[in-house]
Amino acid sequence: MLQLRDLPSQVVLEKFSARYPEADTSAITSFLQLLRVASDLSMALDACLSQHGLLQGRWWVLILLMREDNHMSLPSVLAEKAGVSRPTMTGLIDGLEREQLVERVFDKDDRRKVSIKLTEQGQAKLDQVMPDYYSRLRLCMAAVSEDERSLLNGILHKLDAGIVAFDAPDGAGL
Amino acid sequence: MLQLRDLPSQVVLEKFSARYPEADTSAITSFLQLLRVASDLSMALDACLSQHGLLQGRWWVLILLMREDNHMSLPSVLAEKAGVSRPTMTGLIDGLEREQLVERVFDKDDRRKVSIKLTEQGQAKLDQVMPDYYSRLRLCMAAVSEDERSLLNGILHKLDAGIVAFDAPDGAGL
DNA sequence: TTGACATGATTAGTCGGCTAACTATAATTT
DNA sequence: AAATTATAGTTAGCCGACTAATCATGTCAA
Repeated sequence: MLQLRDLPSQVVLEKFSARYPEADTSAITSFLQLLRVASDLSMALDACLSQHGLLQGRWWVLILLMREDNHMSLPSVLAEKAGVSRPTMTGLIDGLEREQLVERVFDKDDRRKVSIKLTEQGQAKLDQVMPDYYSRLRLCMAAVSEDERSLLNGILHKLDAGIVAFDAPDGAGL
Repeated sequence: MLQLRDLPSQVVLEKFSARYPEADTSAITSFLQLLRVASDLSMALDACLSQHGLLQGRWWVLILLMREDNHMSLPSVLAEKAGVSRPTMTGLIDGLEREQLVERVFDKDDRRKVSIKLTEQGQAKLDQVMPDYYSRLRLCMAAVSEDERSLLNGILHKLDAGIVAFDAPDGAGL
């Protein structure tokens, strides 16, 4: 994602908004800072996971499986929930199966389907990773109060709703 | 980046925090929502830029050049400011030069150096893209008040400061 | 029942990012 | 002055994501 190190200074913002009157400087600042902090958080998460030999994609698969009562799901469902394409999910499952963290269980009734099952070792891996991840996240967020978290969620929700406007400005038929 | 579609439900959060007492459910919720909204925004930005035949990386290079008074900079400086590796910057410049949006200017004094210069066509491209981008962003952020933007910036700043804790929990010598 | 379509997973091939290694040039040290 | 080290940019090769196409299987309708 975006990992622009060099956010625009006040001088730069003025220079650009002089040339482009559409510019909303406080919107630009918040937008860029949001993307940058999110990118930094994502990289910190990567660093944490890599200490356990995991990447985000594979980690999410393990978590999604653990969420299920029977610790099983289908590749297509996992792809949907993880927000990756189905071929990508095939690759993630290949890697996890190689490390014996999940296993493929072939469906007797519909031979097109393959259930993915979290193994004992997969659960053990999560039991290593999750406490570490949760501890770090707790520390990282410690300075943000509960009120601020609620406020943040509300703002993020508004932004989320605003994305449709980003995709299609003024509702133009683009 | 993270584009998890399926954020944890209340039930899932309780299930996980029962097994992992380190979990701070409100921290988890805010963290995941932040990453997801940022990812969605980044994809919306990609969609906007692609309508102008650009990708984020190349677009940033054009912007960074426009920020300079003489519309010039060095590949290594651009890489630093854009937050990509130098080989990646070489590739970005290759592409932009192919489309004649920038040009390489070889340094007479230090023959190792190559200045990258925004061309007229590069400026023209920005003059197409930036008003569109700024208009969309303005709409997207319209529902977020100035006060909320300030608040958001403050929270993001705290989060940014907290990332060091994510990298090295309790200051352990990891 | 069989031909057309739908569905689930995978393979093939592309793309943009990265690290490590390389070339050329400059600066520094002895 | 020569040898060493540092710096700037690039090349080579890898990795994880994607799309498009493929294979196998199941479903539905004529």
